[in-house]
Amino acid sequence: MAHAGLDTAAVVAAAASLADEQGLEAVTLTAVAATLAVRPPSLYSHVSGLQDLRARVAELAAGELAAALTDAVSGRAAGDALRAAGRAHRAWALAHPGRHAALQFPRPRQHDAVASVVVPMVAVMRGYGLEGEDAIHAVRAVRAAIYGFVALEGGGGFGMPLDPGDSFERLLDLLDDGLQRLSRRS
Amino acid sequence: MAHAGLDTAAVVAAAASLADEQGLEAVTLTAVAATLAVRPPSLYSHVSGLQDLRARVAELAAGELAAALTDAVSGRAAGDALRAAGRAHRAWALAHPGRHAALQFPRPRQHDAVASVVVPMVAVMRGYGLEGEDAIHAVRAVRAAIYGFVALEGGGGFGMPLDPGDSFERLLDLLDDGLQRLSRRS
DNA sequence: CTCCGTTGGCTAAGACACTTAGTTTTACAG
DNA sequence: CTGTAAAACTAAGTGTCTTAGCCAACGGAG
Repeated sequence: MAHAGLDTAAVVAAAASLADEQGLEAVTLTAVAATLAVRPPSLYSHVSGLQDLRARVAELAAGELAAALTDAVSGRAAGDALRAAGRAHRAWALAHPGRHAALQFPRPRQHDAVASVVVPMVAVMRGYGLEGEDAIHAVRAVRAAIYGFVALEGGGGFGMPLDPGDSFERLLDLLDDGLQRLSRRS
Repeated sequence: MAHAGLDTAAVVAAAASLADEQGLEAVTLTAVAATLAVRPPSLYSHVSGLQDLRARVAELAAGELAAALTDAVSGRAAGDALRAAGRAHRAWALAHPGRHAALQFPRPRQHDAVASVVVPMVAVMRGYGLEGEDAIHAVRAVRAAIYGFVALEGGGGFGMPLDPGDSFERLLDLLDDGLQRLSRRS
């Protein structure tokens, strides 16, 4: 039964799907191997081990998120771009909870992954007239707010029976207001 | 060597300290037992298992964070209170990275823990004249922003060589501006 | 002071996951 | 057709969580 047609991408994809469906904790070499109808040691032909697999899932997730953000931002500017990026991030996270959770674990060589997510956000700031250090500070604030919201929402951190979608739109309004004000000051 | 003087609180405290010092991944029953000079099965007299231990660490962490926020907010209002709460949250998280990471794992019976963190933040909103649903939406926005910032910072999510402390102060300014504007509208 | 029950520790052992080593089988190139 | 390398396998070692059952120490009742 050699050559079942596996490769690294297939293994990582299976792990990411498993994470979305059963939670990040369920991503074990045994479970992933079972998904692929293969014995656990066979995965070592494509991945160095569990740590490596998790790191690759995080990398995959960062790439997908970056693509979603880049797509959302293209053709828009300032407030439109900010809202589109925020909604795209939230929608992606709600659709892929396991992948989003995987982003939380920082791993070596993640520098490129972070950069790919930051690039479209810097472009958004350009629409507000923010450049250089101001843009970086602003990107950090916006990323923190959106990421934190999605993380709290996904983790059940909102106890009150109030639509998180409404809260999120208000958060975007608040960020837009704040960035407009910064824009006017500079 | 019976009766080594353990109890549930001591076990949870040891686990929390271990999480801060060596990361949340290092919190295993074996490691905690070693810290306490006890064999792993002995921990079952005080804790139902690993899941229970982690849940209790999260509960402890939420309580400590809530206490820090409550303390920071007392005697202040509006912008002062917001900034004090934000700085207290960030300082606590930087001092206790493992406990902060433990907050990310939602567990049953965490309702009270969430509530204890939310209460002081609702008090802050009162200082801005925000009540009811407006206050809840605002608390969600502020919690998300601060929590997200601390999580990204702690996870190495900021790649650029720019002081995170400055970024955080700007985030607090942005939130304060936004809440003031909401205040004026209502 | 002694005795006994409860408590909280222990050892032993099973189940499960990760990982390494070494083997076998398959696909493809020459 | 044959040989080689890739990719799967089985077997086995290690470490962790967890359960089961045992034993010692503390503390109150007589």
